[in-house]
Amino acid sequence: MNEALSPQYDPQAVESRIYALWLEKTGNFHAVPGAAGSPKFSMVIPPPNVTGALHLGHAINGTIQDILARYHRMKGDNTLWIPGIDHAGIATQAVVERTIFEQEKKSRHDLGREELVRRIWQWKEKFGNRIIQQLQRMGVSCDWNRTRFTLDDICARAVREAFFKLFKDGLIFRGLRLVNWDTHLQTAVADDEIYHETVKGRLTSIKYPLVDRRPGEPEYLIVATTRPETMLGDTALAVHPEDPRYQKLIGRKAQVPLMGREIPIIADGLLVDPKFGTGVVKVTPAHDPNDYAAGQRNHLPQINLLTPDGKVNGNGTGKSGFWGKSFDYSGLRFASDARRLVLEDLEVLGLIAESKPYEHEVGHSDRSKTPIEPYLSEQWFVKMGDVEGGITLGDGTKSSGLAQAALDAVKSGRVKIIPARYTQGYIDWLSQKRDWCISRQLWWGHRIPVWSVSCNPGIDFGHPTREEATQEIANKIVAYISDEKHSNDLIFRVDTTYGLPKIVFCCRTTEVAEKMEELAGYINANATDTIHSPPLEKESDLRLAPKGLRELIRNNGLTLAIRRLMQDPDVLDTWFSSALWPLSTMGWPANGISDKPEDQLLPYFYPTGVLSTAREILTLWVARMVMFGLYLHGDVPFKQVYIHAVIQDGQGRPMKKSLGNGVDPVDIIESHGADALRFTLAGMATETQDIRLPVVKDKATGKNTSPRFDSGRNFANKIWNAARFILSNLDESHRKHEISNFNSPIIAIAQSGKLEDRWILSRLNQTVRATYESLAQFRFADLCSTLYGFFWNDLCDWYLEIAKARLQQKDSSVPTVLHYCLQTSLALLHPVMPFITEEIFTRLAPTAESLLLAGPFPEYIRELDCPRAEKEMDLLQRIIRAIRDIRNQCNIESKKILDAAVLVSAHDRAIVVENRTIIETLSGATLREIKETGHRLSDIFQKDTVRVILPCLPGHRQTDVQIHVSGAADRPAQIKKLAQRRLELEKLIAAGKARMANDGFISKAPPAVVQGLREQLCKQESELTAIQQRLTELTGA
RNA sequence: GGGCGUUUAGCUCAGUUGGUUAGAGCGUACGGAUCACACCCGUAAGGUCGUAGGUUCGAGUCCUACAACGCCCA
Repeated sequence: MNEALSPQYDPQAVESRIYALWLEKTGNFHAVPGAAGSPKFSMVIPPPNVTGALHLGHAINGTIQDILARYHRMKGDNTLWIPGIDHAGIATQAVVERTIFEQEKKSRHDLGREELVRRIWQWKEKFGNRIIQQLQRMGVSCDWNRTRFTLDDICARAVREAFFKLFKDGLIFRGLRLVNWDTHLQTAVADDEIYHETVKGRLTSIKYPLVDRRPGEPEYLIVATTRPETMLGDTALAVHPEDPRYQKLIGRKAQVPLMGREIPIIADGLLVDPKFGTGVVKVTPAHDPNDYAAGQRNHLPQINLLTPDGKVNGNGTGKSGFWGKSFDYSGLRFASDARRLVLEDLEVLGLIAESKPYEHEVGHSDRSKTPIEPYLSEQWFVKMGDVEGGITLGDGTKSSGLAQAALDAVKSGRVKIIPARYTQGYIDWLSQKRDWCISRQLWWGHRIPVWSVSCNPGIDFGHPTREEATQEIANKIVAYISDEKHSNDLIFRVDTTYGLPKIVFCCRTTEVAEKMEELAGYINANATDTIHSPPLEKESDLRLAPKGLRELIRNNGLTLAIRRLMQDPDVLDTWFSSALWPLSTMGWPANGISDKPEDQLLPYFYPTGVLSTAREILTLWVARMVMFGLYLHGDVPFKQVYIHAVIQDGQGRPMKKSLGNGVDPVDIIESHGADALRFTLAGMATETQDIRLPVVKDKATGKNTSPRFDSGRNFANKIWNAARFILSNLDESHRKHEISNFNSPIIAIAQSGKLEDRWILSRLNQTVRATYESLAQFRFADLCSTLYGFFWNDLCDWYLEIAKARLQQKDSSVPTVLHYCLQTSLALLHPVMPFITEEIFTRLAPTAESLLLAGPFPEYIRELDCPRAEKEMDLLQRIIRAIRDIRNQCNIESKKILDAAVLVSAHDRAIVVENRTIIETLSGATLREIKETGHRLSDIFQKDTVRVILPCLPGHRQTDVQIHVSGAADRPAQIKKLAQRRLELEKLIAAGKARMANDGFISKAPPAVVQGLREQLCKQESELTAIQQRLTELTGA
């Protein structure tokens, strides 16, 4: 057996073979619904982006989830872990666009929508598969048969259904809002897709002429700005309402230079800081978020100056009233060329009061790295706030609004966030109930399932209003499109917010969407792009329209001017589909991903048990999943949310491509093995929010790595070698035992075996209990250090070393204990280090079919606990260490057998006598004398002796260890050490006495504490006496 | 500006409701080819727990202020 295992663990030789074995034996970790109420555990993976490879954040999260999945599976829970990948709208489109531009010098407009989307799908195929391979190399046990992609048909079905229901319930609306606009990618981007950079700019003070100036008033108001070009869109100047300098000017007017427009001077206490600059600010509601809010408060007009590609539009033209000169900035790049020209023109007009260098923060798009422009545009929103009459959740209960439902779930503890301190952030963010902008001007994503058409119906057929006539047309179109099967799959709203009435249709299914598209084809063949097109009334105009629609129009005597019937060009925010992830992966709105019974996931596996994720998406993703889970399906998507720490480099910086400080998990798997990666990462998973991982460049490979991973690799090697040793000492009959069959012989040993047997079984049993506790509390670092400590220190350093001698004497209980310890350790370690444990288990498995992965998970067995053995063993260890210390201290060669003597209490003497072999074997000494404290040792120990007095720790009696070392005793060193300890003890005793003298302590502290201190003090004093005596011997002799 | 977090050995981190002398791994020093493992074994050194106050019989732990760093939100 021994020959078959190499002395060094080789992960490369094991991992792919073991993973293939698991896939084969478990059907790709396949889980199917069981009987209602049977124990189960489910999770969904936070889907990684298709943009690139996995990083350490994915690795730590994958490790954590796999630990949970494997633990639950071994414990006997029906365990489903659904994997998948996120299409990551803007991130992926930006990466692909950039790649295409670099390689072919083509923009997305050169390619066209269809071609670009095709190219992104190609990218997805390539990188999506790579991500899955990377996850598999980490050893994760996802049900690969159920892998989802946020853009696949099952997810698309959920997206359409969710959108439809929100639309129907009036929770989706369209509005004009100031958004963060990426002028390069020409799309709105979310706040979290923006980073801020300090930019060296200038702060320019501009003079705004005061209109109808009265005597004594200034000619100009001076306003400082970093963005002078936005003045073209100013619609007010604002001052603080309590600023005495400008009290009289509130309500008056000023003129916008260059534009000639007269704008009001308003008072706004929120916008204006009277201490900053001149105390007057310009208000440009269409180009600044703060000004936008001020504009809303003060009902100011919004003048948009920007074209989608970042140039000045037609509003950038004006005529200065004072000078009669016209200015035209349209067509210039807004933040650069227009700014330069505006400044030049102002300079010429003498309207610049001051210009000085100024550093300020400018938002940049994470995707295109270009500056963000606030931009006024039409977007779709989900209404997060409370709505009149409330909303009905999926289980029929009511809530005042979507955000409130998600708030209540966490406040009531229905969803628990771990660590708990993150709960407040979740609550604060949701409490704002800010509407969620869900449209993105992109081509990669779920197309918004809305078609709209503007109508200008004649109202000469009995409809009192144009709006009602529009309703009628809409009804007819719905009637035309909906057949019996899809009668509830198309709804509409008439929107009269802007210009002509607009019918907005929302389609629930692809079938209806296809019919809509077909109808659009007919209509658009006749309609023109302009809203003022002539009414579509002649029979010839309708010749291409389907018969039903022709009938519809003719029979109702409708005439209508119709603009193109168009699907909304925008796609949904990625988080919209992500928010559905726990539902869509299980097949919602159906009960499952297919009609087959084994695919009916939703009723059995929803809600999931735990979601493990990073803190930065607690709001963007987690909150929205909770909201949609409750609203759409009536239950929270998970009961617990575990937030793992962020891995940073050695200097506390985030790992970033641009910094070149990232570590690729696959590199670590190749250099150290997957188990080492997992063990190290899990070992770092404490409750802290950041983890520092010192990064170094591997000289051989040039790749980034970290010495931290060595401990995982070393531990794997330790496990491997301990297993090699144990296996070589087990015969066939032992190896074929089922783990459960151990219990009775093991309990017998625990009750009447030797000290070391009782001790290691007790330690193991404590380890089992600690494992359960750590896992229940998500304390993965604790879990690792407990397992490491037991296996390396207790089992290998002590028990194995003691066992070696007994094995040579053919002691029959030792192999039994060793086997039990190994097998139990392997099972405990399996969730963290699945490959090596499974590999070793193949040599222990009772049948060729058994897998460690399948469990059982070790159970705590009360009968194995033995506190007495733990205490006694501790005494032996302390004596052994003392002898080893003396050997080192005196530089005695390791092979030399020493002559030792111990002086111990009467109680401890029995233990030492009984276990003298252990002490002798592990310390390399012969115990010549074992006597009670106070007795005199024989003459040989009276000179040339090194003596160690063990510190009196709580729970221990005084122990004296003496070694006879002829001629080698280093007297000065001994004296120094003893004197040091004497000083220490004197301080301790003084402090202890001071406390005992304190009445407050005696009366207020718990009696047990007082008693404990008293005993401790007593022992310290006797230790001090022993040391004094020894010092006298040494110095006096 | 508001909120949250971190600060403990050279490094990375534990330290649970305040209680007897604050722990681990790595690194360092010294010794060791011992028949599972040198990715190893043995031993040791190394900490006024960020600073200053306060509460308490008793503070790494609770409170206040300050400092440095990080994250989130405006």
